[in-house]
Amino acid sequence: MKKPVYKELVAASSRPMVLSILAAGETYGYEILKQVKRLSGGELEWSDGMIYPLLHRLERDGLIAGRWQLTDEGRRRKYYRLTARGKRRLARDRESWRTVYGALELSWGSGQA
Amino acid sequence: MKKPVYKELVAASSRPMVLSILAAGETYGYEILKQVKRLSGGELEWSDGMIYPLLHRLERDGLIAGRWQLTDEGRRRKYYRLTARGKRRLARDRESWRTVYGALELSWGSGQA
DNA sequence: CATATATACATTGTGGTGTAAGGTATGTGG
DNA sequence: CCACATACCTTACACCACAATGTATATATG
Repeated sequence: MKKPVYKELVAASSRPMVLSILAAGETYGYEILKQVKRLSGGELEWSDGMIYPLLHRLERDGLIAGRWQLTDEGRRRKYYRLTARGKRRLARDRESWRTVYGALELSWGSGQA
Repeated sequence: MKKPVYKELVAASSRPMVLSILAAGETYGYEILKQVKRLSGGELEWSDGMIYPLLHRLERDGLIAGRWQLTDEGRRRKYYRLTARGKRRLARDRESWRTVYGALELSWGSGQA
């Protein structure tokens, strides 16, 4: 079993990850957890203790908007969609990530080629 | 003036950045601040309020080792070098970054090509 | 029928970390 | 003189993932 990704990196990636998943279409918390796992080839496994507070913060900040929905089986789900503000934030986050990852790759290269 | 990189991303990148800079050779806190700025093309500007506690933590955890040195001008500096443990941690951090950045790029791609 | 597992949401307590702000001290240039 | 760069450090504050715990329903298993 591989060592899990350290939590500061999870914290840094959580918002852009959720925003870009929602950019592909409406979905809900539990499904996002599984989608993150798929996107990372099983290496990233977010806890449900972080996804729901995160979704609440993103909604509070107006980056996403949620609506409750009942499934045929009688289960309740809260579906979220990306807002216009969320799209702008996602674009900024991508820029930040490119900047930082670019600087890291530069420093890695000089370290041992 | 561009918006600064959000702090969770700074937090996630600080350790691997410092470790890989030290992988290139011994250096000290104030110089690391300027090196980070150079590596990012001026976009990343770390505060000195985060670099010194960070260096202390890394030293406490045995990832780096420091020694005091006096310059010719009479200024004191604390030079740090990477330890064997620090090298291993750096390798792990790089793996984590590749995993997370790879997942982000995947989600960005599916979002809007 | 009882139990376990998956689905689907949520909250609380704890520890770690950047930021803003402030502090100490020396050398250099106007 | 005064401002700035150099070079280190600390404290108060807010934020956030994680572990643990809780609620509830549907499905599969023995």
